[in-house]
Amino acid sequence: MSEYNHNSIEQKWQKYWSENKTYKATEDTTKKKFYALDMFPYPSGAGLHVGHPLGYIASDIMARYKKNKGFNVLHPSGYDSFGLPAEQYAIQTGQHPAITTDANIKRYRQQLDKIGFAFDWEREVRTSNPDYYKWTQWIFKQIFQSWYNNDTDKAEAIDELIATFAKEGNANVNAACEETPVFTAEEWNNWDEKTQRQTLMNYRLTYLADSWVNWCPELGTVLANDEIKDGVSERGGHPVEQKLMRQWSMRITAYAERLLQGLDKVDFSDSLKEQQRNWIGKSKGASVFFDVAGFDDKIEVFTTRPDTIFGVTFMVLAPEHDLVAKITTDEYKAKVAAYKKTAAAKTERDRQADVKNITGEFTGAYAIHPFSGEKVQIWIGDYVLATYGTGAVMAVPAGDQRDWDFANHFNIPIPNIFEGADISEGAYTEKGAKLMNSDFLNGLTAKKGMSLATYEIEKRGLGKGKTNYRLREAIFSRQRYWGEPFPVYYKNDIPYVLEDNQLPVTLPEVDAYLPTEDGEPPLARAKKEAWNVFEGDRMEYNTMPGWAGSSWYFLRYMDPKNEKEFVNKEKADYWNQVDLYIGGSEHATGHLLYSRFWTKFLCDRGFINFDEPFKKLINQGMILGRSSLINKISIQFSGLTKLDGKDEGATNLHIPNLLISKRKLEVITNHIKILKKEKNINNELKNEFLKIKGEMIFLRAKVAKVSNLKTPTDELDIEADILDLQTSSLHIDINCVENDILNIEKAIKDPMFSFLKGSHIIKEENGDFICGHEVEKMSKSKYNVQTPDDLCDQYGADSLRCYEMFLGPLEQAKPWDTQGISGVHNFLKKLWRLFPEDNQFDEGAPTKDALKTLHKTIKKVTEDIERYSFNTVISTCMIAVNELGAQKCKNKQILSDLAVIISPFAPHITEELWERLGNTESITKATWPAFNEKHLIESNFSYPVSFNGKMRFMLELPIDMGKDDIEKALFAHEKTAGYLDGKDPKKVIVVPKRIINVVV
RNA sequence: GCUCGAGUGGUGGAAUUGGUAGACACGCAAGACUUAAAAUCUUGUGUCCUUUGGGACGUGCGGGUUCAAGUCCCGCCUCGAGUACCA
Repeated sequence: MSEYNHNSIEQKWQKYWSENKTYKATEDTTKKKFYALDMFPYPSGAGLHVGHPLGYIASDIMARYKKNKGFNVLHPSGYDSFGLPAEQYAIQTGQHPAITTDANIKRYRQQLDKIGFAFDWEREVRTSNPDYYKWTQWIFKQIFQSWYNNDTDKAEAIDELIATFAKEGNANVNAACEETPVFTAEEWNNWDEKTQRQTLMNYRLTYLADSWVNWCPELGTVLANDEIKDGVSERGGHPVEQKLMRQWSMRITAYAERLLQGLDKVDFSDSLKEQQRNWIGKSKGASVFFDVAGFDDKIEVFTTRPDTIFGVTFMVLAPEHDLVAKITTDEYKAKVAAYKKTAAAKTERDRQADVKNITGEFTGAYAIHPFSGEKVQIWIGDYVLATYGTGAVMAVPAGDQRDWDFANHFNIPIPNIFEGADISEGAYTEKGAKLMNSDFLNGLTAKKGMSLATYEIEKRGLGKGKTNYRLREAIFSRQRYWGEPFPVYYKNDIPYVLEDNQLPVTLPEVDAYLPTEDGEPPLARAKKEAWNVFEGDRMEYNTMPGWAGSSWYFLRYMDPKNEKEFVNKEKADYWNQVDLYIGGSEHATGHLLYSRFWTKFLCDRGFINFDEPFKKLINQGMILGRSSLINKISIQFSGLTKLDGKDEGATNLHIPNLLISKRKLEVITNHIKILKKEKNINNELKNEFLKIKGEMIFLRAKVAKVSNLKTPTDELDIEADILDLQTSSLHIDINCVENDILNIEKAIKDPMFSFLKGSHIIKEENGDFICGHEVEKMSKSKYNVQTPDDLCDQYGADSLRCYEMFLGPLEQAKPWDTQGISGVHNFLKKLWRLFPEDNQFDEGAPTKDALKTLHKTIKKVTEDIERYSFNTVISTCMIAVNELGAQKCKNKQILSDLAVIISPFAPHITEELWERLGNTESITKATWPAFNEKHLIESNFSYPVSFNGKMRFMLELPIDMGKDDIEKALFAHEKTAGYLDGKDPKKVIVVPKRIINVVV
């Protein structure tokens, strides 16, 4: 036993764990369970950088800690292995995405294994594996065969609904569904199958319908709202446009209220809950019907301010609104049609960029104000969205800024309906003012006005109070190859689901991963024989979206090999909710909402007994890269004629490719600043500057091949000759830089940085070239990517694990700084040295000091782990190791407990030390040491003594001393008189075991 | 624009309930060991003033509450994240 050799130790124990199945989880109902889960990784081709494992390390620590605490721990991992990148690669190269995916998973697994995670790999799942997606298809089928009963507020079997229809029609059915005309039992029973099935589509929780979708031509597929960022596709950044397409959708809106309410039951961060609340976007108001003059049709609008209804001066419909074509008068037809066309051609991004540009057209038609009976103009405008509410608004320019802008732009009157409000410059959007010009609402403020208005609207049959959600149905079809096939076939254009025993429908082979010439999805290319199941006229050609497999994977880990069910219910009852879920906040509105939705559905239908998947969720912060930059300047001087005695005229000094070390650049910029501002020259700075300038002149002389220069700086007039200074910087590979010092020889070998050869370089006096730095996202193009592999080789997985935790709070974004890893590496080395080389531990009773160190460490580490404050745990352990080192503690009992405490963070080294302590079982089976307060009890307390709140000196007193005695001791102290300065103390505050404060 | 976070040494950060601001670590400086380097160890390290003793200032800025404020309250500034015609 000599030096701490992390490589051999880590290999040894990784092998041991895998051979002994140390992390295998079994259902042991005698123990309390703990389920720790990381967000499903997508195995990308780029592999892991140091930012990725951060969350895995945290959940791993928690899993190991809970195991030591006696819990039965489930800590699995797997791959969300369907997805766009592998398919895009397949399109480019013709290689089957399964092959790429497999290769990526292998690399991913190698990287993960190096870090020493306590995953039970026997439970691995892959969404692209037919054994897995069989059950994704099966769940789809359950959703298809369900409807949402608003009366019981849950999903129920569609068979029950069919029975109801056959018995009494749909009059008494209160469902979350499409607008469906009332029919009787008799009508239902007389309908043919197609009509019946079409009607059922209105009720099913997943249904086929024409809907406005985000179509991305570049990717050749539809995207969900959460897959679009800033109007372009999240993957690839391609434009997106609106298109009406026949698509599978999930009726997630049925669950809007429960998804909202459920947030109160889970422990997510406030910001994440807020994001979900915004996404669901609940708003209360009223729906009101406006008659259209000259037509039988009514326009339904949704408003959150029914109290402002007397301020309505016009209406605006979305360009896509059904009624537009019908009601537009001949006079305006051409203009309206043209407007509709341009609106439709706009991409989502154009539309967003155009917010300030007010556009619209008058239809020539009028609506009748339901209260006043007045005629109001009907316009169309693309600020009204077809997909929200009813696609129509009642415009109240006095009370809504967008309506005000629109009215102002098109010269529509803006009558005021608020007492004392100034609406000449903009709408009055607050709720404090009393209403006027509003008939029966006059004199009321918003709150009372809204309820009275709603009451009147309902009483007069003009509409009703309503709650609206921003959340839209989730489009579930993707026109791509690399995803789950639907368990669906078509007969006479009616979709049917397959029988359970026909599942899974596996992905058929195709000749290319592209759409067909008719624009059908890639699966349409598959020959009939290529399908493992083929029914009816054709199979469904769409595939499921990326979130299908990831919406329920946490359930499959509980029972990954079950061939009869997606999960055994007893196992699901035991493992239950995920106790700790860690992942990035980018999934706030996608994955997290969908998996909550599916969990609620599966619970409704009785397959599981809980309706929230994740009890506690932590978003790990991003690890940012620290880029190294080479400063490049372009500097111009004039007045160099004195340089070598020859008259060169007013020549400018300009040197191309001038690279300058950081400190030298600072000298120049400081000097210029001072010259500009203060005029009085700082001599020291000036001399430094002159030197640099001399260097530059020398370099220029080299360029100009003027060689007869000696010490040019002596002759220079420095004060007035700077014409221009421009600085820029170039990214340089962080592997060529150490402690901000550039290794030029190393960098020059990289073809990317060969420009260094032809550059002029100004170094520091000692010959170093110091780089600048910036903290930004890790990316290849910035040459700042750190892979965990290199660090594992150099410092070991234990160092990497500890360092990632030591960096700062888990949830906070923080810059990666490789220099710092030596600190935790030193800590592990010190820990190693604490254990005697000959393994001759002190078997006797531990010293008081050692016990004190140990127990205060147990206390703090336990508390900190429980509140996920892992960075402070590392600090605490460092202190413990430092103290025990100073005490020269070799006590077996102390060191054993210490090893256990550190083991969740640094599992390899502690396994080795544990073995050296004479244990034959893995340290993962050890018991977490118990805290005993008696070791921390002190007889004295060292009081900080403050005068007027300023700490002056320490005073050590017995811990049980009373306030009066403390005061006596205080005034007896020699220093007290000095601080009193002859005055009487006004007040003395004594907080036992905390502080003494004297007010003078 | 709105919503939610966050601003503490040269750097990452600590201070859990209002009670010694800067723990722990990096970096830097000096020293020991060494032919030398590495490794290791010791000491110092918020800023300014001071011969020592010590003093003044100090948690983005300005106020306030309190014996006592990084922490609580009011107003502002800056940065980050999310979101955006949602009627």
